[in-house]
Amino acid sequence: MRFLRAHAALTRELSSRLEAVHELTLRDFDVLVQLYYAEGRRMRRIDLARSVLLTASGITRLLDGLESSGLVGKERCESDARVTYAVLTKAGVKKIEEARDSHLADIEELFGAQFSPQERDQLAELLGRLPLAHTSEACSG
Amino acid sequence: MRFLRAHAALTRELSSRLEAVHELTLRDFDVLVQLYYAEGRRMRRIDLARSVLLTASGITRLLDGLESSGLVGKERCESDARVTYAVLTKAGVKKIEEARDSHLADIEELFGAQFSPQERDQLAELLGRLPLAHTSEACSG
DNA sequence: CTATATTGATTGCGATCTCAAGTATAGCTC
DNA sequence: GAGCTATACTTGAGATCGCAATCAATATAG
Repeated sequence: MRFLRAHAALTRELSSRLEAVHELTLRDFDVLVQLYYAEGRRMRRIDLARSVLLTASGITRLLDGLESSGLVGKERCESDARVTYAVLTKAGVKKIEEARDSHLADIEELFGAQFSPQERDQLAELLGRLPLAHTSEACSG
Repeated sequence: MRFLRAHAALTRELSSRLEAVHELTLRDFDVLVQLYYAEGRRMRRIDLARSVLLTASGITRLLDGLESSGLVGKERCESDARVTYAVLTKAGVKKIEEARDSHLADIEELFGAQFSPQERDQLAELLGRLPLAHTSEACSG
């Protein structure tokens, strides 16, 4: 129960702040961060989907938005014509570097401030035990 | 990060199991449980909405579904003509008593099994510290 | 080398949920 | 008791997301 409630309240607040200031959804941000820390700032769309726990169709639509905002671009794969890469554009890099600080501050305020450093570690460890279903653990959280 | 991922994976799996066996969403179940433990198995719709962190319109639509399935009924309030109560029907009580065991077993398997009793308490305590925004704490988790 | 299965990606459809607007009732102030 | 504000609820419009179907390209089997 607490888990569900905490998630609902937290994500709603975080997402609405992020949207108000940077016009990004929490998920948009999540996707941009994945790309930001990826090798060459690009990922196969399917891997991106798995790393943020979206379906393939979900990532297509989310990236549609980020592409039309110019934050992400497409790129063909030489060795496998099925795959397309999502690549962070210059504007995308800029965007995330702008948004990062305020978002981290929001997280700190709403989440981190409730816990001591030790408690954070413990919480992270406990949550990390939960099964992430069928997904590859591409998460660099 | 872990919090978001854990939530996404967990709720997806729990909800899909619940739907497969009992034709209930995780949220449906949540609402039914709130009613089940409420005084007279009825609640004002607005209080119900707040207790499960939905908006007023969200609860209207969710209850539409539960009403047409015959699990929940409407009832007028004598003292205030604005309010409507959501009341668990006989079928609703039966439904939740049927679904409860398998759902708790699912939770146990996917969530509880990862933790010792002490760790559960600690996790509950830590999560309980998170601010639930503007909501009244009607949660009897 | 051909048939079949698998994988990456997109699209139509339906479900869920929020926001904004609208209606009706209640309470408060003068 | 007239007017103003707040509350409970509903509805229309729009966003997001999953599922199933589909297509194209690749991998595997015989």
